[in-house]
Amino acid sequence: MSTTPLATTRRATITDVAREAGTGKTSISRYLNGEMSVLSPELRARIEAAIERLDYQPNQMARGLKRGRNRLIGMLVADLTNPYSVEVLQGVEAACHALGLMPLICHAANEVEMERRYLQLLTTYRVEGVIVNALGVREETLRPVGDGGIPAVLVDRSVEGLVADMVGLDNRAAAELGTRHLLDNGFDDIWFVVQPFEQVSSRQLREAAFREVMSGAGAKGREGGLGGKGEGSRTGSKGGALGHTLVLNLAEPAAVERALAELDRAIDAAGGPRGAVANATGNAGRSAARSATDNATGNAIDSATGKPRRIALFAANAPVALCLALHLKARYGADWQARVALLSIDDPEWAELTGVTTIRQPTYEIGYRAVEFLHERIEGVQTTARDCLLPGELIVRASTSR
Amino acid sequence: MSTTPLATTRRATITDVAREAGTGKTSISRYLNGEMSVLSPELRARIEAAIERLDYQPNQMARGLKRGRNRLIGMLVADLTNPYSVEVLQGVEAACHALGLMPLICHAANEVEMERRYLQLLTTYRVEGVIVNALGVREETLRPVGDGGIPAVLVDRSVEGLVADMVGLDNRAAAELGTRHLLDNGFDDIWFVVQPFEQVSSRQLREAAFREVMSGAGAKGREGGLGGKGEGSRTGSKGGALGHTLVLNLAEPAAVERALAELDRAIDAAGGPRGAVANATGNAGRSAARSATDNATGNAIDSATGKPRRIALFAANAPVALCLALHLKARYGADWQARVALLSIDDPEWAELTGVTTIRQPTYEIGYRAVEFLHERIEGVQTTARDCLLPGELIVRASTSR
DNA sequence: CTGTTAGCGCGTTCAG
DNA sequence: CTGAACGCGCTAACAG
Repeated sequence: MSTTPLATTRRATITDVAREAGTGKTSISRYLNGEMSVLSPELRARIEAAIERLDYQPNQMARGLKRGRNRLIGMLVADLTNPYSVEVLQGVEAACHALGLMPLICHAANEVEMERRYLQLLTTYRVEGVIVNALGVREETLRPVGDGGIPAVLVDRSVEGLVADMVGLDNRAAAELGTRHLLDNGFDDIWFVVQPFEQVSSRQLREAAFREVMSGAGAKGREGGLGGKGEGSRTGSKGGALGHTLVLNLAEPAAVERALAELDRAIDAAGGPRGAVANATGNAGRSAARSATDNATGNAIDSATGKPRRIALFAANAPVALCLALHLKARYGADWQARVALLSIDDPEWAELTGVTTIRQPTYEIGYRAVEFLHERIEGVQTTARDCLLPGELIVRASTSR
Repeated sequence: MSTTPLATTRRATITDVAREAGTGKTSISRYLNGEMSVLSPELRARIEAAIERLDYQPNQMARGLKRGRNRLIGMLVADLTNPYSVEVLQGVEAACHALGLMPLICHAANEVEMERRYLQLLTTYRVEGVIVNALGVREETLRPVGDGGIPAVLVDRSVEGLVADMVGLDNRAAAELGTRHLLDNGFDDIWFVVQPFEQVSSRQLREAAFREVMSGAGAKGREGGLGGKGEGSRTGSKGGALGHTLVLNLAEPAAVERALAELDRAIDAAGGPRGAVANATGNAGRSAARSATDNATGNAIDSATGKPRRIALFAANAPVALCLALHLKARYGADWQARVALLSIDDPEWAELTGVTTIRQPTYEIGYRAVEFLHERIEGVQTTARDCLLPGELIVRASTSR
């Protein structure tokens, strides 16, 4: 098209302002940096006027080039689709605002390649620090960050081989809280559903804590379920209560289907509705599954009491919970919650709507603290890597109570 | 990993590389810019090695400073909490990736002051363009953008007094689609619920289209509802069907409560469950409301047929829909959908879960197109401001069908 | 108090 | 093909 890519109006530079104000660039620079005390009120007024007249705005790029710091920090988010991330972001933004930082938000969209690319981009833009909610990968792609590289703080999960500050949920306590809640409410067949562990520490920790509580003192756990690449379930028990771990690889529809099928068998085996009134609730005609008395898994009936087990699902995070809820609804109809309880870490907006019990993470504070840590790091703090574990809050809803 | 990482994070500069490669900066620069044809293979190899050895990464800031373009564009999002925004973002990112742009995502979090601040920040960082999903404000804060300023393209809504490309949903068609769907399915008492119009064109357009369809040929609309500052409802009718507009100011709890109260009266007045089987569905004991035969509004019974009206809510977007759903569930229990149908523009993740009918926006494409427009603008295209209206897709779910 | 002089890291003539 | 020199917009000494 037009050969002149030049904008209609080239933005004014510091030189323009100096000329307009009839002075040198230095005074302008001083004015911009708030060194008012060293400027005569008269000059100051002229500068002010010139700036106003030219609609001048200092070029942060040039400024950063000279000064060596551009007040930019990178915020690498693994998955913005996860409400957790957006909430953390709010905290990050607030903190940045307070500290005069400008967050560059980068969204890896669950793609390792994106993560790598953005990280590289961030360093070429010479951000002063990075707060990263990493994908489950090796430290490889995070090379430029951390130790020898630019300051970094991890969010939600730590990365193997990378020493850096980390702030996130107290996974251990949260998983215990949830498990105990389910146990206390009489559920004795609990399935912990989680995405592939890979390198994601938070998933590992949550599952480990769950398993630990389930196995209790006299652990008689065993490995079970489908064999093969990472799928399948671990099983343990405590005081007659059964605990299983199910891996749900959301990225692979086929794997999801297989895992859900296993779950279905367990639910069907658990038999009838969980409550007394439940049967009256049939929004009939939808339910695809029969109230099967099929006892294939052998876990449906408590061998001691002879009563049918009460089954509950413990989702390791919101995406998993959503996947489960959608499936259960499709299979058991709108009234699926009468058949199986659902508890989830993370508190998505639809939780209240569907009455699902959750453990809400202190997302805002996580984001805020992360920036504070990073800021200290940027300012030169050299202490050893710190961990900040914040507690989750159990929000009991209809799904798991009565 | 041969050489020791330099002490104080001192990144290698082009000069370092030149020295290391035993050549001048120019050659390095050429290498970086892919002008391989003018470099002897031998020199090229040396440069490559030097870069590798020093882990050199060009400084985009300095580069941009010189070249005048830094490949940065701003993406100003009004509310990341709205899934719509995140989805649009995906499209934006994909397009940026394809075009070699780097999006700086700024989240105004519904605060006008934030919007202003970020816009200013973006210009000081000399972004080459901005794609903005503006808050409902006057063109004032968008001054630096558009006409005389940096290229901009609007998303979802246009801004009064600001001429720029715009890409978004075909609001008119979408609202018609939804309204007709409700009408066709026998709903004859339809409430269009929308956030305050303010300067948000999309809300205005949606409501206008709704009203137009409802008033049909023989329009006998009237203004009604609570008086006062922007609250209240407009009422119109078509072929015996009633159409109301309810403004829901989500930012003000008190206003929300008042508006919802008005809605409740209408729903109560509409009387019993909407379907034949509905009564059998009572997840009883929860429903706070009685199957009131109260006829206060006078609209509950069709004066012609004498039959109770079938009431439906048409939410102008997802946040509104969520607010409505939460309220309805709290008031009428888990089975609220038996009493009132809900249709929403936007297709949040919980829609499928709750069976709410929606009109899904082509969010990804909206984002993608926005960047394409912006890119053209950046490259100097000078055509008059364009509008790109993309169609929405009706997704019928249980809520509104049978 | 104020102007002058160097660069920051890089791209771009323009002569070798 | 290569390198020296200049300047982008701005800040930081260093003199007046």
